[in-house]
Amino acid sequence: MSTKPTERFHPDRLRKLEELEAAGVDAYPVASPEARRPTAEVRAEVEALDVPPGERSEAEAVVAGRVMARRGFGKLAFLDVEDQSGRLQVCVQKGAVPAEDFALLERLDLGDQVAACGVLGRTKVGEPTLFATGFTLLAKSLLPPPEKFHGLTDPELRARRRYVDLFANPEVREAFLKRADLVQAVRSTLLDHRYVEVETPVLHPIYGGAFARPFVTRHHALDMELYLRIAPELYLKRLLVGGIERVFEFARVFRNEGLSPRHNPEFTMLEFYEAYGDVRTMMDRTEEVVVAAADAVGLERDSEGRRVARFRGADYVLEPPFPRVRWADAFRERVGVDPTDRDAVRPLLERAGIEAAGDEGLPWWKAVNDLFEAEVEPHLAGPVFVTDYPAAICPLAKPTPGDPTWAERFEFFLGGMELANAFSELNDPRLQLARFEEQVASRDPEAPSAIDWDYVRALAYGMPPAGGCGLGVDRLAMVLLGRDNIREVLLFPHLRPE
RNA sequence: GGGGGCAUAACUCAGUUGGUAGAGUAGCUGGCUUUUAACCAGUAAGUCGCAGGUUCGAGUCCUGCUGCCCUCACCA
Repeated sequence: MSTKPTERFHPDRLRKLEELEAAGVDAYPVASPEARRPTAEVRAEVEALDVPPGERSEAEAVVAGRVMARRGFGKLAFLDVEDQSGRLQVCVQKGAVPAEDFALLERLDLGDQVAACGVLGRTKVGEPTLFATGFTLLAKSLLPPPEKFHGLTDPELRARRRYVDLFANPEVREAFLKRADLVQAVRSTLLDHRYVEVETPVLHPIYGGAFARPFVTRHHALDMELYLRIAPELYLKRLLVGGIERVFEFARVFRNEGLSPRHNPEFTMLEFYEAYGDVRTMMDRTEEVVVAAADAVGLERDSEGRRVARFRGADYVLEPPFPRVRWADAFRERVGVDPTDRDAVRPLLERAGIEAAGDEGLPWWKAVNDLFEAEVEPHLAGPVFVTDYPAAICPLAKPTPGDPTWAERFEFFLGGMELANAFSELNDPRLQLARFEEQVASRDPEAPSAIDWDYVRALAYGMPPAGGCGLGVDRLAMVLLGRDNIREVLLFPHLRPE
């Protein structure tokens, strides 16, 4: 916390608190919420009562919330009381409330939590209002809220003090509530398909399921290093072996890499697996999940009734089926040569400054894929499924039947970002072991440091053919909520220590 | 890590060619029984991010540092 004394506790507010307590007021009482109703509900009731301006009904209500604005007139004050549902004006009049309740106004500050009971009506100008017959303090605020018109705008402060951002900027609260709706809609979609939601370990003895540098931690009692998971994939597929046929997890994963408007060291990945399905099943599911998420956040529609996401100044139409293009075709169209034509590709790698180690296997295809990412991906606005990736860079995917150069995989692009990645899951334990050995031999710091023998053993017991998909929930929320920066969809994004 | 930008009151922001630090909101004092960015009068509030330098004089110019934002690199 800042060393500025005024930031610890505001002196004027502290003084008022002490004066209140000297007068016998409990500034932090225990609440008894039975009768309390959301302000939006009470406001709606006033509308329904059809009270003329300047009149009061006989209906009574109790509300509670934070004082967001105050307009005082000596013997009368209007307070805007805000709770999660919205705002309601409360009118506190001398004589209408007990004298000690009215006296609270003198030591009331913006930001204080209060409760009021009274009768419902409208003021002369028609504003729905609770005319208080009782008024109490629920919690004294010792720091001033941000300026009431502009709110809190500094992006760092907004993220550091999200609790302030949330109450001072209604559209921020709205965005995070919509994100919650989005997650719930995705969950419902999978549950409707008889998927089972599970939780798998976050601490992994061997990291795998993705290429990424891990965070390392230490278990003292076992005297061993553990890694925070970079993906839940290998555990979820063990469950397929165990006979849980449709399984998903909203997995917080951790990648020890740089921060950017699209990257946070910890983020939420939805992974879902379906036995007796394949990569095409996953395309159907992905379309369904994206549409459900879009509807959950109330995505706008164009004149033809199509769902349209506005993101970074561009429009994205989200109506299945989403376009699909083969990786090799996208490569050929953009780069001008066939990706399997080594002699044609090699000079292009050199020109792009990509080091092409060897001329086959993982290192070669990783280099070619680097070229794909540099030349092709920036043009993949989406929504689009890119399919049939080089098998060498897909160690967990099943090769295309009859053509082992390619793998049964797609990546889904939307808003210029990679949003999802799916395979027909590799279930041949011999081939899986060979792929692991190739990865470990590559000595790539992002590749696993050791072979996950237990995973190979699980496959050896027989894993049903299956489709699997990993989807970046934060990025989906970015596109659907029109937020440019991943920080805007994370309640508490990673920040340097204050 | 490279490049560019920003840092002034609790909050949102001005600050001219280098010449005594400004406004609105919030606060404080007083007034007001129908306002809703309430209003009226008065008042207090700043180590101009930090450290150096140039200068008679620096919020302003220069250098370094710190933090943040954008961008490139990185990130399957």
